[in-house]
Amino acid sequence: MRRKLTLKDVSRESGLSTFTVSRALAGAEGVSKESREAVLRVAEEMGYVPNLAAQKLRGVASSTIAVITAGTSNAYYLDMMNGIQAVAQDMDQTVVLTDIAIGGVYDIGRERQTIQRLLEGRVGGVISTLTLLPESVKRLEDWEIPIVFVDSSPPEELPYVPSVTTDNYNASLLVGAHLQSHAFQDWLLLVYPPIWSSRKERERGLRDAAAKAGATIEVVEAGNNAASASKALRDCLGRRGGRLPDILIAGNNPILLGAFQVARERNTIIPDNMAMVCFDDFPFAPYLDPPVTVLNERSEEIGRLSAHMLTEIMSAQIEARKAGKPAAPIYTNEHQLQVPVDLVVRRSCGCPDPTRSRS
Amino acid sequence: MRRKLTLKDVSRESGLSTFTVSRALAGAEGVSKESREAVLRVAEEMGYVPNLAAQKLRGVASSTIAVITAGTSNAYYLDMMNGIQAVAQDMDQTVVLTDIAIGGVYDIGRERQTIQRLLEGRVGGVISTLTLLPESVKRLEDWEIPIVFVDSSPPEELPYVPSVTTDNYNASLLVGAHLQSHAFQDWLLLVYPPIWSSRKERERGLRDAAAKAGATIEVVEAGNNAASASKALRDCLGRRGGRLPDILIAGNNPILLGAFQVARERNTIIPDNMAMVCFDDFPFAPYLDPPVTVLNERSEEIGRLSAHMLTEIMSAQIEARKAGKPAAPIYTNEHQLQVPVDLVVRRSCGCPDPTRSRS
DNA sequence: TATCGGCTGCTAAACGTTTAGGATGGTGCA
DNA sequence: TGCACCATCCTAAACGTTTAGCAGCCGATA
Repeated sequence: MRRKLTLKDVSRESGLSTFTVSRALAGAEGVSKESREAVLRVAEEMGYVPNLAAQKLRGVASSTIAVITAGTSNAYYLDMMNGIQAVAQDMDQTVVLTDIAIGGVYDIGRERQTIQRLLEGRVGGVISTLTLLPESVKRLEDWEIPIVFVDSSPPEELPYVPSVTTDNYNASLLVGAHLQSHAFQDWLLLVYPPIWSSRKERERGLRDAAAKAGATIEVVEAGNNAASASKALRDCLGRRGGRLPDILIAGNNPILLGAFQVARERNTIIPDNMAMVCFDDFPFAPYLDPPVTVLNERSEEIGRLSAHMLTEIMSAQIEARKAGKPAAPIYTNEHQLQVPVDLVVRRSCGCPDPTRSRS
Repeated sequence: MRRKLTLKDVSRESGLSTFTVSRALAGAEGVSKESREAVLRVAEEMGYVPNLAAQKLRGVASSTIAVITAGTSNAYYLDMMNGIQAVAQDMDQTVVLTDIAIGGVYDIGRERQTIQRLLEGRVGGVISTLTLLPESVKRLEDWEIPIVFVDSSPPEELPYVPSVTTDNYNASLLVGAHLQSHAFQDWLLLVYPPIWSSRKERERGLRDAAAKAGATIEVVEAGNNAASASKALRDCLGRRGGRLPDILIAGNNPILLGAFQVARERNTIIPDNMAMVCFDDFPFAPYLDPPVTVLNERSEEIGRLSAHMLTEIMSAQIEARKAGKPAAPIYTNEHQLQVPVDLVVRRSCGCPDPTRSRS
């Protein structure tokens, strides 16, 4: 391997001081055009690659943002990540991906450990896809590292912390109204645990909607994955003596999958024997049997918005630091974003499919 | 913010030298039990957090591995990432995720830039989901950074570079044989570009299989996403005067989606008017209309295997470095892994669905 | 000519770790 | 007692950058 080159090597080779080389490479001022060009040429020729660790140590602002997830195999994360990546690229930020689940289930020890890791790495900012412990958020605050929650809310004790969420309450009201129009009386919500805080709003909205519709609603909690969902549903139907609800509302995608599994086992015909709707649209939803009615959460947009918000906070912070100001991240109430949701009606709720004439 | 604490602070507070503190925190020897405990206690009390940048600068082995993707919204990446994450966690490695696509399509400039970034960050190892430029791989070699390709092969010029792939050629033979049993004569392969090198083996296998079956096969290339796939298919059917093939083979998931879109537009009934099979299983495949026959690539396993392989190479490297040996990564022929694939027969190929009696 | 200001570029210190090389004191042994 | 040896711990020098502080030079001005 050719020896690793340092600034000093470029300095020696170009006959200019490390100061000049550093400024030239950084594109900063205080260097004449000729010197700059000379430096760039020499650096290029020698194959010099700067050392980020040294820069960081010296106090250059961190350019990595961490995304915290908890291991669900939910397709909508893909879109969200795409959104985040897209703006991270534009902003010249590196994305580190962390998973605070062990074997697919959230683990509190893993959360602590992960936060510790991120502090050690002095990340520039954090995006979390689920509500974290207050303790975790406070540690980040201590270190002046901004965080934004995406598709989840901050811990209740710290309501001022930024978040980008879908308007889950109104979304639920929206489904609720639609279910009312079908005159369903017996609703069943099959849903993931409340660490993913969207759960709470979704449940609340549906309960209110059910009350308004004069319907009953049963809420069944499962783990955030298909296997757990199908088990929970099987148990629930067992308790009900096999009586199907009029409508099954799946809290998200993996849970819908679990429900489909159970439906197939029992040869349940959807929507004739039991209708279904689901939170979060996904690419294959229109092609399922039957096509499923869905609340379309704009996950890519949410991802983009959150990354955008985060990088803005980070930039403001860097400006402040330059000006010698205190550099804690500044959160305003513009940092609480809600994006609306639309109901995409397909056949699983009992409506005729608008996009296809059934053979 | 409470002032940032350094080793020196812990040293002062505990009355022990930085040497001792460092060794104690690292769990290394040369420190008495009492000193160690004292150090740990004080560090804990003060809320000391080590600075990774400083460690790295000093030459501590990097503990981050980078995953390179090119922005496709393909659900199977999720599982692969889960596999990678799982072993990364075990090995105490941080995962950084990079996307060398711009707006969803591969970009060569972005590839170069990304490699540069990774070098600057002195990552410990790289996993790539697509074939990179020889130039990129060579740069990593220069810097003694190991790389393993997953679900893709190394550039042809560098065949010794590790990879974990599915046995795509035999997989294609497998589908081919099944298609032959259906006596399909007119095959159409709709497929993504060859940067994702699995494309080549898949195509080769199918061509061989078609020849053997005495069938004709047309290969249509699309971009690696649904929109592009449906456009390509529409164009192709146009060229064919609307004549459908007996069987459409979708190169992967997003492409299958594109095909479904076209089928719906034209009211094509699958498998009656045209049969379909697809590479890569996905959770909802059994519940589509019709359930789709699929080659089940074990993406989670592939992810795990690749991460495992990479971390092993990295460990060997660290050992070597400790022993004062040259520390270039060592690649053997055990680092070329192929995992088998199974054919999951459902209804879209024209078979009766084994798991469901059609109403 | 003397003075001044504006560029440009230098030297050297600092960032927070790890570790080579050495000092210290205690123990075992002859 | 004197000596060798060991475990423990210390001092100080790196690692590769950035940047405060200063110095030299040039041309403009009085």
